[in-house]
Amino acid sequence: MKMSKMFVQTLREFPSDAEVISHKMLGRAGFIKKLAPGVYTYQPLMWKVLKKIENIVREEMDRAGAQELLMPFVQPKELWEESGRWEVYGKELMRLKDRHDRDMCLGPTHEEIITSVARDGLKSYKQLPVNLYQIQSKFRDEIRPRYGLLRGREFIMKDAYSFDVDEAGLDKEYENMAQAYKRIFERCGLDTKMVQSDSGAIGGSVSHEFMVITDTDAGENDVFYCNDCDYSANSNHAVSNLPEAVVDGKDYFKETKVIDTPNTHSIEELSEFLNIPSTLILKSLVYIIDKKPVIALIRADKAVEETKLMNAVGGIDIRIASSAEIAELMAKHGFDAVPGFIGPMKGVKIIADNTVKDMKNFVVGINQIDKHLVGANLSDLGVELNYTDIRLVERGEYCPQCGKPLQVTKGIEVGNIFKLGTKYSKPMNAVYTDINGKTHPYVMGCYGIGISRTAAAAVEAHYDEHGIKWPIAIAPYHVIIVPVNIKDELQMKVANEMYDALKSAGIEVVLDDRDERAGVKFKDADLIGFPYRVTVGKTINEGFVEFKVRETDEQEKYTPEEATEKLINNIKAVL
RNA sequence: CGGGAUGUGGCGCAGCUUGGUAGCGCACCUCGCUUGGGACGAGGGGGUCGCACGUUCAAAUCGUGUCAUCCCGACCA
Repeated sequence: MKMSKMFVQTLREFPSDAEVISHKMLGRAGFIKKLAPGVYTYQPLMWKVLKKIENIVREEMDRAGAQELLMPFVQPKELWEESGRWEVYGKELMRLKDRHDRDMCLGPTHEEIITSVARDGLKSYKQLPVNLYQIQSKFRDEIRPRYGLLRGREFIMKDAYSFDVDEAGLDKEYENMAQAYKRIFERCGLDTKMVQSDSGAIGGSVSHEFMVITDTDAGENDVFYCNDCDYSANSNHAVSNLPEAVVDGKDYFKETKVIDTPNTHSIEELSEFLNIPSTLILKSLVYIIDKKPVIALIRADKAVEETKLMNAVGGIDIRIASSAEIAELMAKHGFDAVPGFIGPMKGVKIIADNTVKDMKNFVVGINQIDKHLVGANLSDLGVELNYTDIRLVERGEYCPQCGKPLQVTKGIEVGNIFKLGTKYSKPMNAVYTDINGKTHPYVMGCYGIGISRTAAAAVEAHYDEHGIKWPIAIAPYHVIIVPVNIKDELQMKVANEMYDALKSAGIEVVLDDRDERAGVKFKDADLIGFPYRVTVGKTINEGFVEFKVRETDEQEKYTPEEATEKLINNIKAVL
């Protein structure tokens, strides 16, 4: 490729709307162009990167025994009604109508479609197991797209779905995919951590995410992990052992009684007012889960993990209740409390965290303004409690497996694997016939990789102040040859010879034949992130070219022949 | 959905307070000069100032509305 003809516009400045490194770099270096919020054009350089990631994914998926297909992007409502998700998916599902006024949607994921494809094609146990995958654009109408390709609305995803006769088969395929994923990200030049995670709106029981660990702001997930054993989990799923805490307030409260606690609207104010540790307060939070109020109870020094709470009631949408909603709830049950004085009440769904179980002689709100019950015990609450884990793990807590301190870091989720079980096959009546002629729903798994997000994560992990440092395996080109002065015949002759030699050896090479000053060419080469740069300048008069490694900044002189050979060897070794 | 801000050529911005018919840097075209880390000089092309309505002799500028974009929040009582 000749640089003078390459379709790319590098900018002097970072795009003004970019916040994170990958967005800034990809925008400035001319890889992406925004068309609408969360919707980007992949310019030729970007598309080359994406195709490389796709091909690595393809090779490893095929090697793992999966088969590629391509399903429709626009999907009919009927299938989504079969699974029940047309009602529950929410606004992220981009809905539209065709000219006949039929409801359609843009595919945010393809469980419904693949399940319908499978049930038409997989009738017998003899055909199983099967793993089908596709690489395609997805559309999710995110509340707030941001961070460029890291959280776009339209993005490229590889999604795979496995079909087995039983759980044992699924377990095997799950492990098979986990191994394939490790190879994929390794080949892409990314360090990833496989962490336990919540299975979210996709549903199912067990799931893991593959996280690129990053110290940049772009990591949207908190990952807790243990240095002493193999425990690691997304914060939405992490569990922990707690340090010792005061949970019995007998030294503070001799009797059980209602006392005045004026203006204690927060746990902090209340614990200060009563002069007690917050571990002696039972915190009551009102959430709206799938439009219904739920009261969450937890020891007041700890926070609720909303995903866990949502799962505890089997919901798919959760948010904290507004003041108005709380007022409405109070009125309905004959109370008038405001936040700060809320407590458990009859007639409302209550979920209690495990931390509540051991509390004795504690303080709790009783739905009356400026009053709390002190020296209370669980039997005083007047409601039956079921305990579960809805607590957010925090820094300073201990590993649930080995008891050592947990570490926390930020991570970018680039892949995930789920055990779906029969969540979709059952309601959609997707069954096979076993050896005895009986039918059973398939036992399914699903496995996703964000292709475009992986590319952005690679930038987050590999850059410096001058630009991107693409890992060789996914770099748009391997080498750029920079003749310093294109009017110098010798320089151009050598540059052209190397260019031809590298090209015929299968190396992807760019010749910067623009009539620009050397500085401009160097800046662009760094910004775009070519793994190798060969400069043909004055030193060619002594027979040498300059060879520079983007990743390490190493710089050496070689004859053109040596440089060519070294490039071919280095690059072939990685591919 | 709430709060804040911003819409002026491909990109980054000024002009708006105090209305007079649009400007700067980068990018682009031509010529010259230059060629090892984003040179310089001269000339040139490109914009219904987000959109609509209004005020006015006159609106990028003032008013009303609207659309769009960005940021923060949607957080623990």
